[in-house]
Amino acid sequence: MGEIRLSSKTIAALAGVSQSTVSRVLNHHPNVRDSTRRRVLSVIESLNYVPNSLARSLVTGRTGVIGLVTSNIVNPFFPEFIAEITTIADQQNLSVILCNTYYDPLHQAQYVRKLIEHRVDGIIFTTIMTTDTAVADLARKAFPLVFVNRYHPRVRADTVVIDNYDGAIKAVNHFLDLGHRRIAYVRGILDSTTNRDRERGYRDALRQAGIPLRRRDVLDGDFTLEGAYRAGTRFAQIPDRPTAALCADDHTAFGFLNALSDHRLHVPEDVAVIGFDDVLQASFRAIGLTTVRQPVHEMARIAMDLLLDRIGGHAPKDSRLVVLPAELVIRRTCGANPAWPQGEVSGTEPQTPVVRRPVKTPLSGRRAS
Amino acid sequence: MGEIRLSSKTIAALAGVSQSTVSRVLNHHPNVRDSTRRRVLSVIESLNYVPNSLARSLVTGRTGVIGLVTSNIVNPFFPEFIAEITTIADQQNLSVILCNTYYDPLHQAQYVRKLIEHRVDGIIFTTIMTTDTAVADLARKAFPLVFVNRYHPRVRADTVVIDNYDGAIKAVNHFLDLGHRRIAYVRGILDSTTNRDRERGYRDALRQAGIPLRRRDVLDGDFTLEGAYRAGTRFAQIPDRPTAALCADDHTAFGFLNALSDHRLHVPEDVAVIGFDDVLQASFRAIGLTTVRQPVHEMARIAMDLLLDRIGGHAPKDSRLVVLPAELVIRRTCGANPAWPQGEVSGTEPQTPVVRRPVKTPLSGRRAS
DNA sequence: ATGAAAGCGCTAACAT
DNA sequence: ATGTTAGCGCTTTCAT
Repeated sequence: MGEIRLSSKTIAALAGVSQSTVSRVLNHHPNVRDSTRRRVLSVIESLNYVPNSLARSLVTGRTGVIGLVTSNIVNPFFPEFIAEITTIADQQNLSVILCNTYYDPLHQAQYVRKLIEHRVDGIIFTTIMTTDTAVADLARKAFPLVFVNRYHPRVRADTVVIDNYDGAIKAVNHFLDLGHRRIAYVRGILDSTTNRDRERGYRDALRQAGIPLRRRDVLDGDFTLEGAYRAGTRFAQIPDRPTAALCADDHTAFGFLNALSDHRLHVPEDVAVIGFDDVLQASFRAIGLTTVRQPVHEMARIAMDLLLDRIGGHAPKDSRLVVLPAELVIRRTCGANPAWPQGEVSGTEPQTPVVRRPVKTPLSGRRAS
Repeated sequence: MGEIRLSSKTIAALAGVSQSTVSRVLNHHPNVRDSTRRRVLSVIESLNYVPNSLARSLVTGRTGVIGLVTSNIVNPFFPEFIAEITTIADQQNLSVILCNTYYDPLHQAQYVRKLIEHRVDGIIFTTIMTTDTAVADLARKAFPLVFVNRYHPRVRADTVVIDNYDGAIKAVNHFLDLGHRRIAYVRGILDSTTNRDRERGYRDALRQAGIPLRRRDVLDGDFTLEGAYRAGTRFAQIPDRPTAALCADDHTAFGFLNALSDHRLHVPEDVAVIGFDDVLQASFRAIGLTTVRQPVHEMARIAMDLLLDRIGGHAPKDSRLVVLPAELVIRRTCGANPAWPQGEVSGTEPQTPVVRRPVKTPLSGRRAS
């Protein structure tokens, strides 16, 4: 569509009007006679002319593009989040440039730079490596940005997260209620508040229960299937191994479960497992992962609200922090849900529907644009 | 980074040179004295100046942005594909605008229009709704685009797919070898060559085996978990139901498996299941889905090669078609792999590694830019 | 209601 | 090696 080098000038010439009139028609200005508007539009149609948003942005200072920075799109949490973001962006007539950093600070810095080159209107970070200072620079300059899922310990900017600390406490308490006394934790990337808050909750919950923390029970992971698999292998080799394991996220839990399976450990009989996120796959009947839910759709919605507010200049000067409650979704891998059959691939009873009540936030109902 | 309204003009003034010299420094032109280069660079550094790619693109005619059109990013096939595309794009200094159509022709048309407004250098389509004519328009104008995973039946453009027809035949033959005589097919979106070719292979394989095709054994689906779940429910209610089911893709298989589980049908004892794609989750021990593999990474790589060739003008005038062989990966759900335990959640033996031999293509080794 | 002209921030001849 | 100039394709005053 749009022959090469086709500009509003050409349209203007063919319609017998000035370039500014074409611009007015394109931007739905009121002061255009109806007959001229129709004439211009017909020329546009017949030539399949599509205006050049680069030129427009150059003068308006807005591109209609936002950046979305993720760490590992293969982790199913991110696609679910991205799906919601792109849907909202679409409704707001925004385009989304996707940046996948693979947790690499260098990549992240390069991506951020590229986004700025493209003069995006704002950026959503679902991940931040704090060793890269580019993000801090942006925040200092009041560039519109929001943190989701993670935040930056030293950078103040609009943020939406769940109460990860409390989520971990709930998970560990659930294990304790079921009688577990040795509980492992499988870590994610250490330079992430997501992991930090969850790990802290895990430690505090154990402490509160008067259970001594054993070093070997905290296993290194990196939010990848492979890292989690290695953790599972190490776990299986602990002589008097724990009877339960809290994983830094669902993706980690999946890799961990694979390893347990390969080492002839049965779930939940030999080991109970809980994850974080509640991605789609957690509710697959063959998996039935007990997990601390992150309300992705809601988080995405709030994140976009925050960002659009910033972009529109409607936001307060101070940064806003939205913390959603953490909810434990009980399924098969903790052994506490009778609706999920134990030790079988196929279920014998339909899954109990998980109630997902909407959570009210200080932002609900607000909308930029 | 980069104070608001900061341009190369300002840099020039502060460095005591002309704007063109700044431009030369930025573009690594050879004809710049080393002392001036350093002077300019130091001003750039100290002000944290980032050039405006909109202005640059306006004159160069290149944006360094490509469009990536997917149908449903929640289907794990797409993230795996996107991950590879963004990685390569990154290496080539390209940015990626992501468009998720949800199989909606209207959305697709709007997205394409937006991509053109942004003057992207090229577009990769992993999905196409043929009822939308925007894509056909682009192809007619020799706009750089490539089809992956699906192609367009009436539009000629560079394409990379696996031999879906053959893949389906292999899958059905595998069922036949295992003694199955009633084999169902769970469809995807009908307006997709992916589904069409697979369904045709299914029908032809049955015909060749002299097995009559029963209408009720072909179940409607739509490449979503929900659609597949409904298909599974209908399947479970067929009085003398088939003993095997070929699903249009892995995502469909997962939804189908969930339904089977809820209807107390065991896999593979009661029903054998095969999918298409070989996404990460297919190899989860708790799932062990037998499937026809799509070499996503290779497909992404070739697709980018094709697109970069087009963008660079190095491509032949005729469109190129790359068809990769379809490979059946045998796991648990077909009941033919002794390494996968039957009827248990946890495996008792490590999975047999799946050999993934590289496939030679007419394009291997080529590279644009 | 419409046109003329300036300018957004850059690159690319063309000079010197 | 560097500066001058003319656009790229729009929007936006300012006239009329």
